[in-house]
Amino acid sequence: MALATKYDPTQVEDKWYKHWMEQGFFKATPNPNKKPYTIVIPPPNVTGVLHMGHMLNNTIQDILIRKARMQGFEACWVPGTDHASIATEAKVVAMLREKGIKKSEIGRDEFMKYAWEWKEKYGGIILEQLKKLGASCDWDRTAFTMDPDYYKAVIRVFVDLHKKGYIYRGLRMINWDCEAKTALSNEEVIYKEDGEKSLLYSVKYAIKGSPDEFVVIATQRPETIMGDTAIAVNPTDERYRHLIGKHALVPFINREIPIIADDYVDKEFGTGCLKVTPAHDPNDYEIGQRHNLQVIDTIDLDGTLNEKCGVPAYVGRDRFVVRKMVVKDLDAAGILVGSEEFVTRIGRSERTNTVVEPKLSLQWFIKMKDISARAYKAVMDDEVKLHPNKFKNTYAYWMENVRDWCISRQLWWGHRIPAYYYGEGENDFVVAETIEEALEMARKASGNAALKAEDLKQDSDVLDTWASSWLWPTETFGGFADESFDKATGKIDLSKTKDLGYFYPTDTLVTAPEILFFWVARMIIAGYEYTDQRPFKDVYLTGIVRDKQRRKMSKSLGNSPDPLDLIRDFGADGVRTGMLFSSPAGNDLLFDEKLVEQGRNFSNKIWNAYRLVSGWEIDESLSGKDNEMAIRWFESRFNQSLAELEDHFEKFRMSDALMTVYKLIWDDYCSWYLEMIKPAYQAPIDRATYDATIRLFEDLMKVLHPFMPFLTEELWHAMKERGDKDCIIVAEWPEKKLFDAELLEQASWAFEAVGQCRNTRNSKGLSPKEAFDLLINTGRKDIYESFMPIMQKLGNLSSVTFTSDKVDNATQFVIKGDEFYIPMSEKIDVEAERKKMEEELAYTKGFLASVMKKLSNERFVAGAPEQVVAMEKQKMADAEGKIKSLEEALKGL
RNA sequence: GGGCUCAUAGCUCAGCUGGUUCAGAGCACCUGCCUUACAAGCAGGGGGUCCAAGGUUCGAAUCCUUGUGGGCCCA
Repeated sequence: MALATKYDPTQVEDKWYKHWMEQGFFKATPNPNKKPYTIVIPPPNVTGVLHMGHMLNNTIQDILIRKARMQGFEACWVPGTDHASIATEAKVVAMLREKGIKKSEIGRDEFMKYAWEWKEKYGGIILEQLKKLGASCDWDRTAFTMDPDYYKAVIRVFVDLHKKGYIYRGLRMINWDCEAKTALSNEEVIYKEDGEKSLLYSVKYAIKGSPDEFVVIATQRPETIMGDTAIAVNPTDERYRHLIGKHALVPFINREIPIIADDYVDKEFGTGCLKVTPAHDPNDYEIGQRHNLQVIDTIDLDGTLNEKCGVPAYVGRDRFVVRKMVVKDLDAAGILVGSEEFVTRIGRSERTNTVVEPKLSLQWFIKMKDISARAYKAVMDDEVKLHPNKFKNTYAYWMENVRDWCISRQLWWGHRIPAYYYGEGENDFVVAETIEEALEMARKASGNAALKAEDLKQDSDVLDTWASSWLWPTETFGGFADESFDKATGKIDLSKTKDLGYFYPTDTLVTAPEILFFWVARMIIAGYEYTDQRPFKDVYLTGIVRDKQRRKMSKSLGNSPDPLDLIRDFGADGVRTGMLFSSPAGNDLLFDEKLVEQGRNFSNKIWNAYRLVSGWEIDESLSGKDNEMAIRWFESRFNQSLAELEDHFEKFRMSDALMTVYKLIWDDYCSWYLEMIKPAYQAPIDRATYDATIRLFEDLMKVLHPFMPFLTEELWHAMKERGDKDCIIVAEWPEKKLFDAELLEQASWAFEAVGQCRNTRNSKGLSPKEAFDLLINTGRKDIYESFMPIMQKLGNLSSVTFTSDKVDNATQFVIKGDEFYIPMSEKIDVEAERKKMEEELAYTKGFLASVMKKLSNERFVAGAPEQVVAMEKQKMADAEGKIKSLEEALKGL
């Protein structure tokens, strides 16, 4: 035999990927004769390298797109990357630091040059890696969120939303990174799982007008004392009720602050007295809003205290240095009551690990309530379907409590906010796509016609990355280009863009649940805002890939295998199937190398099945009559499985879909079908059977192709001489046909009998080589007749015949009401046989009793549907038949 | 603290609007086989109080309530 006994993916994968690319099979262009099927990739970060999450995610997308392609859709999978503002800027800053260059020294333009260089060098790595996985993206469409057109689109949308009144600039409490000197979104703040140890200080504040009276507050941030503008107690707290309405004095500076009542205060925590510092704590800020408190911002952007703190010794010093000083000074003043250790949640910047400083800051926001109304409704009405469905609730909750979205970031890498300031006032700005437009607007707004472009200062901040990626399904098809976007109405005209009109709305989005809000929800919002249509029909949310201890796989933990190593060791097909074996929708995947091993073994199994078939000689003179039943059976089985497969796909049960194909190939085709038709060693096969076997094999390869593209392409070409264009990737998906349920039922009985024969052989320690006779006592001969040759072959039986009598000196078993005998040359162990049968009899009697109980219950017979009652009656009849047979057999022993 | 969600074999999970084959699949495990496509394999087998307690129903793994224990999201 010419073929190696083991499948070697390294010989195959690059070859076929290259071939597919050369033939342009991945390309999609609007084709009026075909329906489109579109997926836009969740753009990975340019900073990223391929990790297991991408593998799962992109495998699923590739499966969907390949299946659609074979089904005759114009299948379009748009790839691309996302500029990842913060992550990339951090990488570039780090790279520059290594070169001894400081970001602040080189200025914005110079920095951007380095950043682009970095992007060109590393930004495409992940896409190259996806090719190893077999991803059949239309690479000509590769997009990047900072491509010139895309950049323009993002700016255009900002201007449009500002015009529509959705974007505003406002003072808000944000998370501030004192080291990177930027605002952080909530997602960029991380908290250690078990909190962090900190000290809780108790401090005495004097009460105004009663020299001997004090109120003791508890704080973990004594350095913010100088920013206090109130002391709050719980209104139900008897201990402090008498103080409400009085004033306390801030230590060191003796500023008067009111003592107020607010429900927020937890009576149990600390002393039950809360100092309120609206400038430096989000909760305090809200209390401040409620009570109209003054806001005194005592900490600067770099984390040092400023002169507003009122204590010269503290000015210009870092917040943590000042904390120590304050504690010392409080102690010296005799007003430090004590300190105790406690565990608290401290937020740190994901990038710099500095403790996040809550700060009030002027930022840009999008008003979310109105703009998201349709997106909310769309998911509730299943116009956009989430899979699994349980995420609908989560989505609803988020949408109902949606908050305004802070979209500005104090960074350089990204889309620079198109706001131009012409004066010193907070509102002296205009928003425009270009500086020319801005100038014109500024002249009008300021009434100063002499204003020059140089007088305008563009906002130095950039936009949150999600504020660009939320346009992904529209802008990757050119939705915001001049010809398709109508500035007057703020809408995209789908008919004006060939690609968008054809491919949009897209079909399926595959992504991780963790970005359901950051990205998916926002895409839906933008989709409806600009096209009045959903951006996609179905959203498939994958699980998170974890290790066996359920820890999320991550580079920092070092618990993630390198996907490329896995591909090298197990083959891309093996890895793809391995990922999917244990990946029910929306549930986490506990990755184990065993899984990809199973995938590799499956590749090998198929390879060897092909080796068997490919080795057969055809003898044209042979009749294939004996194998007709086998072929008919498998065809039925195939169509039954195909129906099941389509059902799984429809419900996005990818793991089950794979398992259906897996069992169809391994169990039904290899273990049953091939064994049925396999000629004796080195004996030839007839033409009809051979052709049918190849045809069935081809169909199997087709339904397997989306899961295992490389192996199936290789075998497709091995089976027959085919032209360059005749590839399985573009072969026609098998048509769903009816199947013969009765035939399958008959087969299952025959298989059961075969299994019993093998079991008998096994339990009696007989060699599989030793053939024996089988006699069947049945009233329904027709059920077995057509499968008797198959039973004989697979059960290694010397003969299969019917009998109407007991057979002496034989071991026996019962299926339904039919008795089977295997005569034995050696003595039968009567006691063992009896025991076996008595056990079965007892079980069957018990079963019958439970059925009878139901049937004798009048309310059951009256209340249950007719069908159910009929089934119970059938069960009763079957059980009675079996009991009768068993009893008779026992008598005969 | 609020919301969502889950609990079924040693592990990971199916089990659809309660009712055939209701207790399943894959992996793992055990036994026997290097049988001529495949030991990355073949044949066979064992294994579960469906988290607990109540309730609804002729009938509950499935629906309801409570409890326990996980997970996720938001604060």
